Amino acid sequence: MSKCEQCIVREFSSLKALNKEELLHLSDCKESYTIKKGEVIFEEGDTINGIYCIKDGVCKMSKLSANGKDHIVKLISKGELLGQRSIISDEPVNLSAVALEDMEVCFIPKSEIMGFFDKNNQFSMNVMKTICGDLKEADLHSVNMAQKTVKERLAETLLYLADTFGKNEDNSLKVQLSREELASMIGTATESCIRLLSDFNKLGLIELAGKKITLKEIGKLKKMAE
Amino acid sequence: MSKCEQCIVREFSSLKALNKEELLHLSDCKESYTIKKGEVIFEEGDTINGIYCIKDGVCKMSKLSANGKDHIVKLISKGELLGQRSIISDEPVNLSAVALEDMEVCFIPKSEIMGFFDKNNQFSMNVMKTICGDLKEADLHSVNMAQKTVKERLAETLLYLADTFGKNEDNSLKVQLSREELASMIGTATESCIRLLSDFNKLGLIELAGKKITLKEIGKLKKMAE
DNA sequence: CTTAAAATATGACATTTGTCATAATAATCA
DNA sequence: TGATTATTATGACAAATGTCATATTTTAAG
Repeated sequence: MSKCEQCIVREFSSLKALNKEELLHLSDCKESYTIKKGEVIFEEGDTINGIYCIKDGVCKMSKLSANGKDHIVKLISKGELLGQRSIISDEPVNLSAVALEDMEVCFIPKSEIMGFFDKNNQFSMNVMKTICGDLKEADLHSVNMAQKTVKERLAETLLYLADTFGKNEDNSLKVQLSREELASMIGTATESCIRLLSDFNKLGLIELAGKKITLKEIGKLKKMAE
Repeated sequence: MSKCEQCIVREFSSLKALNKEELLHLSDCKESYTIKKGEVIFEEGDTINGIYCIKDGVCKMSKLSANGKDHIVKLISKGELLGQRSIISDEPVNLSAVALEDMEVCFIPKSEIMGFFDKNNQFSMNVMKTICGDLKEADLHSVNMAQKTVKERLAETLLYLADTFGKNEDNSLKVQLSREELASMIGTATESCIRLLSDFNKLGLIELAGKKITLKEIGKLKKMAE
């Protein structure tokens, strides 16, 4: 079993507040998992008994809407914690988590987390700050959904993907989303998404090669996203 | 100066975790304000040095979008705290707060709040739970914005207003929003909102009398909101 | 009470977006 | 490899929504 004390990823999350003793204890009670692309970590409505620390890989957090369509609310990657809201609220999770690529995660039992909340004030503050950041993001997100056009949202999302998850050596976006997934992120029909990508391609803003998307005109895309 | 110990509103917020001593101290350092309808409590980007406890009245929390339109993200009323996110993140507020009716609020300085975080674990947990609830709401909200039609969002919003803020003796909605404000809540053009209200009226789902809106067919509205 | 200004309402039309059909391409598996 | 399936792409059209113009009503100001 790997040691949390030596895990670099820890430094990027609220867990950075833990001291040596706490980390040793954590190493003993956490469990490591490998999750294959496409596998479900948990589903909307599930009761989870701890949180997941993402060591590697990206997953999508989605919610089923009333019309039966899946909507991707956000993407989560290396260094982030999954399921905090559910544990704190003591409620089932409200979003599903599905791996977009092969992942490495550690599961930390709820009891352990609650112990940290009790004894480590800095940890609590870190978690609070993270959730506050999420809330700010979420509010901004709903304003964008409500006020921006599909085209603007697509441009914005492409830029977000490049900024947050980076690019391959050939400059194409690292996270590979299907057109359907991309559409479900920006909140539109798959066909509309495909059509707009084609338009962007024809305008020279992006380059399409199979599933690969390369941003060519960042400046113009930024202008387009307003 | 009124005493926090005797303030009923306190019981509905995270402040319910405070003990007698803390409440006495709070009474001494808080400030009470009256805010008239239409007045601004704070504006997006402002740095606030504490949080507001809403004793009475309702305010709208809005955000200016890139196209210059104001989008109302949520309404806040009696018993809720305003500005927690900003204080915890140590950032300017990301939403503006404007009174929809005459309000009574108390301002609690940041230093006082930080002290509670330090010494009162239950208070911290309460705040965390509240913010987690807000986050869940916000995620649901953006899915609705992305996936539901304007008609569905209008029906949903009317039901929300009735449920959350209640009705007058004549059964009309208690919070009075202008058509423009209602449109900015559901994320549509004012004319579209007016048109749909007219449609609902003609269908007998609601009744319009000036600014007053009365819900007549709750069941049908629920079905419409999906 | 009268007048000016603001809010609400409605029509006409343009634009955006969704839906269904179908073709082309890519991925998967026997 | 060839066949099968899933994904991506595009056209044609319908439906939803936004925009602009203009009434009509309500509210506020003098």
